[in-house]
Amino acid sequence: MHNIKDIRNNSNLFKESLKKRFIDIDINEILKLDENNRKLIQEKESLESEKKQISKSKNKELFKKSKIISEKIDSIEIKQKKLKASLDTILSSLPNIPLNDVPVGKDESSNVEVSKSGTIPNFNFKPKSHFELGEKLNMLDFELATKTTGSRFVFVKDKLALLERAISNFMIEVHVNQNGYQEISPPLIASESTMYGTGQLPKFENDQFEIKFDEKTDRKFLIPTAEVILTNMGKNKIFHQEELPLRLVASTPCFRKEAGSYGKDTKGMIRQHQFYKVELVSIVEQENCLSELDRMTNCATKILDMLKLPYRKIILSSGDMGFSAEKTFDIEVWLPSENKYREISSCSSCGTFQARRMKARYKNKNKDTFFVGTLNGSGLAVGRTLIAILENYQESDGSIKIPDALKPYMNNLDKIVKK
RNA sequence: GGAGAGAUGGCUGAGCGGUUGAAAGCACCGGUCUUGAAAACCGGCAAAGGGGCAACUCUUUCCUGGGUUCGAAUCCCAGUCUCUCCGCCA
Repeated sequence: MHNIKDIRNNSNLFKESLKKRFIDIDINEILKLDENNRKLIQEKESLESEKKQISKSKNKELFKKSKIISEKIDSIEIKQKKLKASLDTILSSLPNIPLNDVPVGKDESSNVEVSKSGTIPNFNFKPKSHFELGEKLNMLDFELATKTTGSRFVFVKDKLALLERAISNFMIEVHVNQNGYQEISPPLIASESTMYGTGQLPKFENDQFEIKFDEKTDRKFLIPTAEVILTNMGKNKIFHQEELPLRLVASTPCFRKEAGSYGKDTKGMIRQHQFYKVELVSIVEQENCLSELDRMTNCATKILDMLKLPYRKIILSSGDMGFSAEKTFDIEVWLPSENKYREISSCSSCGTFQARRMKARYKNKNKDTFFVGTLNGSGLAVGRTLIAILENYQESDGSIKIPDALKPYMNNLDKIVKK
């Protein structure tokens, strides 16, 4: 959520900045709503002040007048609330503004490669796709999932299920023991206001799985990423400065409708309605967002280094970034079957954008309150890591070597072979 | 599913129609004392929004939404959430 005061003071800059996101706003409409809103507030407050005086005076002669004032206040308040609501509706669906070093561009074609790491494997045979490998091993079963559930789901079986669990455990261990994150096992369902806090609502409702709960309670949603629930741990909270930075890690299933990606990655488990992801979240003092973003990105790439998977780091263009982000690094892992890099992690700084929505703040020593900065990143997507291992560690007979780093998590198994 | 109890500032917790934005304690900040620290003592310390260059000032907020009243944290109604006990259950 943007600060209306900032918009008021720098309306042109605000309008121009949003153009980087290819959004053209009617700034005059916003300013007009804001102005009228404040006018009504002033009217209301002066009446309230008058009413308060009367009530304090306990002068019976004036009581009648007070009653009339109350009616006026009510009618102004109705107008004012309506106005404020339409202003909020507009503001809450505007994305965060990209930082200055973010490349401007409409989509992923404008993303810029920052660095490359690892060696791309050289096969003396034609490398197979992860789904070929998995199906040949009888350890990935897409048809079975179609039968029980529907498309874009998968059964992972036997040693691949073990591998999936090992990946998750390995990543968490590294983030907890080496990177200073605190492990969390959170709820996988979030309330409407929680979804609003991180920016999934109101604009992206179509991407979310809503749960049919008790009619009476708040709307509930399956989390599309642990970012939602971890970041919202700071919702409506005022942190002590010493509590920051707060670094959290969770391995959770994520649920996404993937509306609008029909026909994209239909084969295999690249794009599923349900997948595991190890998520990193940092809550920091605002001025530390950028250093924390670098730190977080390094925590993610460290996993790939340890797994000896080749990857590259890119900075997302303004048009490709998520709604709440001000700057995003994607990490892409090499997939031999596609002969290209594919996203395996996305690390974003959201500045105070989410904090404003959530009302997540901290107090410094002078008792000043500030909004916190929030960051999130995958460390890493477990399903896609599984894919990357299958493809990069495959052998000509279709068996899969186990990366050294994972062996301790797999009873020292060193190869997955067909039974 | 049945029966109760509750929701107040960063935290704990009083208040149950008017000088209560809210006692007290903790935490935190400043000061006195001390070589330094601790202890003790003194003082300060909510958030959001509006107006003002500023000093400052006004309004709102005691779970949420309605109602009663000149006036509500306090009374009434509805809702949400939390806790305890019983039942059921991973």
